Amino acid sequence: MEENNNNTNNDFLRGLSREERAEIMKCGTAVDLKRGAVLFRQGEPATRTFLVLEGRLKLAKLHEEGKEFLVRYIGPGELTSMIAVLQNREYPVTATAVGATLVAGWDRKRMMELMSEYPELTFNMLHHALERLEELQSRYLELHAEQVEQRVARSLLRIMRQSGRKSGDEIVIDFPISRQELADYTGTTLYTVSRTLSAWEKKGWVRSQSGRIIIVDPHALVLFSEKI
Amino acid sequence: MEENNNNTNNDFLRGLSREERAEIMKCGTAVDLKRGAVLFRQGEPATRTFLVLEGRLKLAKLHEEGKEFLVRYIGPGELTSMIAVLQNREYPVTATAVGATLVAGWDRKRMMELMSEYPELTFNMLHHALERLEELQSRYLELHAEQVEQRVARSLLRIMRQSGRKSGDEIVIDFPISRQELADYTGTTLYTVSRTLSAWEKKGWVRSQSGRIIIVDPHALVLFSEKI
DNA sequence: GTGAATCTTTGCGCCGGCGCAAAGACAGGA
DNA sequence: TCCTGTCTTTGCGCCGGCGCAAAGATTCAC
Repeated sequence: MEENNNNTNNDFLRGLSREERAEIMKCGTAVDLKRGAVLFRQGEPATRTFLVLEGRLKLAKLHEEGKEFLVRYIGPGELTSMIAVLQNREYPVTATAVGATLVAGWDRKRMMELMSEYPELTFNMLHHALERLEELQSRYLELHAEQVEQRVARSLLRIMRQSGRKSGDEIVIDFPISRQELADYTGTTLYTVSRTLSAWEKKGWVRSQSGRIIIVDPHALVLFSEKI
Repeated sequence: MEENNNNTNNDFLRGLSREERAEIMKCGTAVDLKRGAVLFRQGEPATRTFLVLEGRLKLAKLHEEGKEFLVRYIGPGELTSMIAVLQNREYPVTATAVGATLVAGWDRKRMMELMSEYPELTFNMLHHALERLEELQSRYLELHAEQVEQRVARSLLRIMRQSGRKSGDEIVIDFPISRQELADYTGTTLYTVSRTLSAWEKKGWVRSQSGRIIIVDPHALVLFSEKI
């Protein structure tokens, strides 16, 4: 199947020697976040770029009056708020710690210096940005072209690939996601997600356990998500 | 109002001297496209990155069986298919010339050399990719949170800002966009777009003329697109 | 200028999925 | 242990907007 959790520290720092990595990390400020803590909020002036070291951040974008779009979950080795480096702008999303999370932050000036000293950094950032762009384009297309249930399946699979952990035959998404969050990720409502997961639970495709979602039959889900 | 057509050659080559620009351009291959010609097709192996010099490209992503997502129109100074540089992948979209269009192309190897010789290039590409990411995130959110008519308004305004030309009090989108294309851009159907534009035409907000859309009252459209 | 091909408009019926409401399940605190 | 707050499930009704169909408008080739 897919590789799980293999973003181990090589996204942003790929291609750099151990010494260079140490040098870069030394310039950063560590930030420790408790479960649910907000690292930055959409609309605040963007001053720092962050790298996740341990744990997981949830990036979400708000719409006027309520609705929310869950952009993605990011884990160790992934960078967020690159926009802060390039121009004086506002954070485009809100970043919340899913569990206890450790991040490193660099301010604009420092990051600019690092980027000109280590061109690999810029390159890695570009690489990452392009991957995300591709993913978002696909999600946009799916949002318009596919039925909700199919999209819920794709969402679960995406999250599973990024943050799944094998446990016997099953795959556990080992942080709690509420129905509401899955709905915000998929672009639907918590009611629809609930109904969908209930149906799949009856079919034996997934299981819920203490707030965590367990994918019992990934293959069935993949087939379902790709059926035309 | 917004600036129109001011992407004049400074997106990708920003921060470089006239000589450096000339040097970079010399390495590229010019490609001349007639109206409707396809520069590259989604799914083909991505070998070259292109810069639009004159005219306009339409970037669209296909879904199995019919549906299409019009990602964006790009004009002079804008780069497409950066993905080709970074990894051996497939083109994620299809690029079609809207009118007669002139582009410059660089292959992977050449572009890599240029990027390490002129770090500004990588930086400019990153900048551009991040802007597009932000825009797409907003569009995704809108697609789920807003009513169709509102989204059609936003689409028209976006295209207007990127490719509008003032003509008296009105703003002309000076290349032909069909109802189908506007629907693909917005994430709806040509029927709905047609109905919506008809209604706005009666209100005197827009006008259609020989395949071109003319925005008569941009302010009304802006208000409508932002109403909660 | 005429005919063919393409694009646009509009009437009409239907349905996916949204969202209220109310009940049920679960977790955490004292 | 019970109580309180939060999350989840499910029944039910409603409606935005999709999509067929057919007519009308416009463009293009020759």
